[in-house]
Amino acid sequence: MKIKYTLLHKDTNTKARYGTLTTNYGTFETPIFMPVGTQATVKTLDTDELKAIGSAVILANTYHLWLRPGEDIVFKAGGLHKFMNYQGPILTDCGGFQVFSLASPKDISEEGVVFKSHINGERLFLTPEKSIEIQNKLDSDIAMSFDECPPYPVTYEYMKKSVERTIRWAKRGKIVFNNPNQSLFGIVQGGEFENLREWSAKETVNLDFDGYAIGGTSVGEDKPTMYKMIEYAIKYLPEDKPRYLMGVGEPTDLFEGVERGIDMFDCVLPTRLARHGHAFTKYGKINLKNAKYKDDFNAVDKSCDCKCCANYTRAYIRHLLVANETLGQRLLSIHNLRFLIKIMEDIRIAIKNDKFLDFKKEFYKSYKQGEDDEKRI
RNA sequence: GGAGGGAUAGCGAAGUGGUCAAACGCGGCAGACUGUAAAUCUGUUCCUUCGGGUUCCAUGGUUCAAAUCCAUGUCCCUCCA
Repeated sequence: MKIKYTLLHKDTNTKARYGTLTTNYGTFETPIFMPVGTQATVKTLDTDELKAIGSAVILANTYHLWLRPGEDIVFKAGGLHKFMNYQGPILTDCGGFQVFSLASPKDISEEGVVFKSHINGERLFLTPEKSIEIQNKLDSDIAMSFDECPPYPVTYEYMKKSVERTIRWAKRGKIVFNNPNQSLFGIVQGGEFENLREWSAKETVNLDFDGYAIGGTSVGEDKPTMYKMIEYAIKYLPEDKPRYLMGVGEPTDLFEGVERGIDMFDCVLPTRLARHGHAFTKYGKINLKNAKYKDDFNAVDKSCDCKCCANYTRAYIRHLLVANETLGQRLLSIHNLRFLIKIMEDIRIAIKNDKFLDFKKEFYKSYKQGEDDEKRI
């Protein structure tokens, strides 16, 4: 069965929207934040813990699972859900971001992309067809069309060629796509160039996908530019299909995205920051490894309902992190993910009540990006 | 009692006449991180009013110049009695 998106309410003051997305593995509400589990695991959490923090849909990655353990193993296991014991919706990224992070321009051709395996240096060739075939076998609920995620900045000429090629790749991928249980999203590129975003959006929509993603954001551009990238593209996306902003983001980015009409987000930040000792709090991001927390016996965030904040102190988490104990990373990963998931829960309630802007204002009032102000807690 | 070896920054450890305020590792203190090559990476770590000042167990000596050579002392380690 294909996914089904239902638009239930539009915010009266902004482009924010509330809806539901039904998949073979259940229905979830949007806008939503999706934890990233690249290698078929949201790092350090098991599936029970994901359920406990309210995670409704997660990501996995085509490129990583292709290399290890190999899509055939996952297929043999009965698909990704069975393989990783996750009975909820899964979206697989296509490997396009690895074009950004692992390949150089000379590795990219019309046919596909040459990768040097990050595991053993082996020469690998990923094509749009191959990416889709792998995802069909992984049997995720939502597959992503293979794209190029260009770096930032890049010349207009380069971006134009890249965007046009990504459209051709999208067509090729659609032709081989053959898993009836799976839906397929197209990806809009175009960098910061308004007309390329427009062209890319229109061309992608013409191909008729089950949902549309905006890619090529959060690759080094500043915030206003990122928000413009969304605006340039989103006005050409159909209302009756979900819109997914790839790789975003920080708490404030979620608000800015929702305000512009985004339904789905994913980001490695909550889990990566957690492993590096940083925590989101109501008052901003804090670095728990800082010496000032060594005798701070408060919860990481008093207003948070996760098990980390309910049961442990900043001093204890700091001790675990400094002693390089994995429990510290686990508890903080749970907290940071819960923090973003809770924001989205509250955002959904706010949209339904036409109070999105009020809630945004309230959140921004206390949340200072990158600032620690624990005295206010 | 005899014979060797050693003492270097918070810790471990290089350095054995000038290029040494002294490699490197750890620890400490910060910073970065947005579709995860990421439990990673970067900076910093004697004092300083940024001109400089004071260091390599201690004291004395050799030398233009000493962490480095010599003498004595203190402490530590190994082996033999």
